[in-house]
Amino acid sequence: MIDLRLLRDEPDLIRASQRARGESESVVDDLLAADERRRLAVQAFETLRAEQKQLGKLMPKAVGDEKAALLARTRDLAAGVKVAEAAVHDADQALRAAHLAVPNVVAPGVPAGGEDDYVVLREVGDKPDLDGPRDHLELGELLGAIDMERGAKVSGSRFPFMTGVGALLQLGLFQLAMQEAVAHGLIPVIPPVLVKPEAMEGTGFLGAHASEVYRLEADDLYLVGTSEVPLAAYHSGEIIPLDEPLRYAGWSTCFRREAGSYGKDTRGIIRVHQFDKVEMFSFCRPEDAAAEHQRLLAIEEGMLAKVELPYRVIDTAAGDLGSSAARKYDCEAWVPTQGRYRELTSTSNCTTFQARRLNVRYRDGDGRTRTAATLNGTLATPRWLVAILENHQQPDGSVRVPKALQPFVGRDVLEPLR
RNA sequence: GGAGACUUCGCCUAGUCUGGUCUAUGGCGCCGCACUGCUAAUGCGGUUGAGGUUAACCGCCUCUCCCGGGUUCGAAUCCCGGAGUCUCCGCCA
Repeated sequence: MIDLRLLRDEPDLIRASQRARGESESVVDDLLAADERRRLAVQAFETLRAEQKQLGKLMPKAVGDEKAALLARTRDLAAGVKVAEAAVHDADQALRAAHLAVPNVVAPGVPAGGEDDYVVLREVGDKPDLDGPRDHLELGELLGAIDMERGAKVSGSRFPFMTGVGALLQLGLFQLAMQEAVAHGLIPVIPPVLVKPEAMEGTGFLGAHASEVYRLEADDLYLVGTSEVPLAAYHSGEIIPLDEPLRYAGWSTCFRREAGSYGKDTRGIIRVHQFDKVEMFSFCRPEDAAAEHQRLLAIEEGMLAKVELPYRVIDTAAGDLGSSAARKYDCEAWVPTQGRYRELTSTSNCTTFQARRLNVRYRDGDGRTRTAATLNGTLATPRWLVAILENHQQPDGSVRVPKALQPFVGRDVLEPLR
């Protein structure tokens, strides 16, 4: 949710942000109107309520006719208060709905436009010179690392079994990611992957992403699509110390229905219903958020360097930002058989947007409580295996394990077990 | 799955049976001031959070006793639903 004070003071800023995203400006005016209506309703209710309380104080001492008259008046008042209270309730709901409809304010400097209007910040590393490279699935099957067919038999499409050296490689990658995270001062976390509706809604995933989410009807719980959800909700409703940013690294399984992606990335493990992910998550003061964003990006790039992948960094255009994000950087690794870069990491600065909904605050130097800023960023997913397999493949179908990964994988070359 | 106890303004706690004087008691902690030439001790004052009014402040008002409803002129207190914590029973890969 955006800051209502900012909206009142500078509505044009929000309108400009909506234009940059290519989204409707009318939601801004709807929100302004809803805010105005709510304040009027609140004032009407409070006036009546104050009068009711005044009269209520006289009640215990009143006797006889005086008491009867008082009772008659307060009875009327009570009815009026009830009506006014209901009006406030309705106005609150309307305000909340209008509030949720407005995405975060785009940060200054974000390129305007849609998906293809990103700006490439840099390209790093050398693309491998491969003669007739095999794609990750062919390599995965050759190595006994990925079993899509049996996954489909047991669970359906987009549910791979990771097997043999594939399982070892994934575990090694994740272990490296967690060690890197700890080295950078992040607190490792293994969160629950089933969460209550509040956590899901608080992180904004029941809005545009609702159809992407698995839900357990019998228990009214949701399967998270990223550990961002439990990590963000971790401090919900709390006032936390933020003299230093609070940083976490969550390792969790993620579940996505991939409802809108039929026919997209159907081959291999690029896009699956269930995968593990190491996700970084920071809480910090709003004024530190931009620096924290760079920090998360730097950790991601450090990790990409450790696994020796060629990649580029893009500054995502406004129209391609999630509704919570004010700015987003993606690291995309080179995928030889696709001849293009594919997203491996994504780090978003959500400023106070997410924390306002989740009510995460800190105490400022002057003793006042303020809404925190939140940021998130990817540190490892199975999609990284796609890039690692393809970029480090050898002519014989084996795969070189990057040096930094070797201790965690337990070997320097991937070959079929046995 | 069943039964019971509990949840109060940072922490602990009084109040709930018997609705109004609860503008929620006391202790601890924290902040400020005074005093003692340091520290400590002592005294005084302050200390939940949110919203509205205001250019802002002061002040005033409203809401907030786990959450949501209800009863009532009036709810921390009574009723219903939910969440969480603990205890016991049952079941269990």
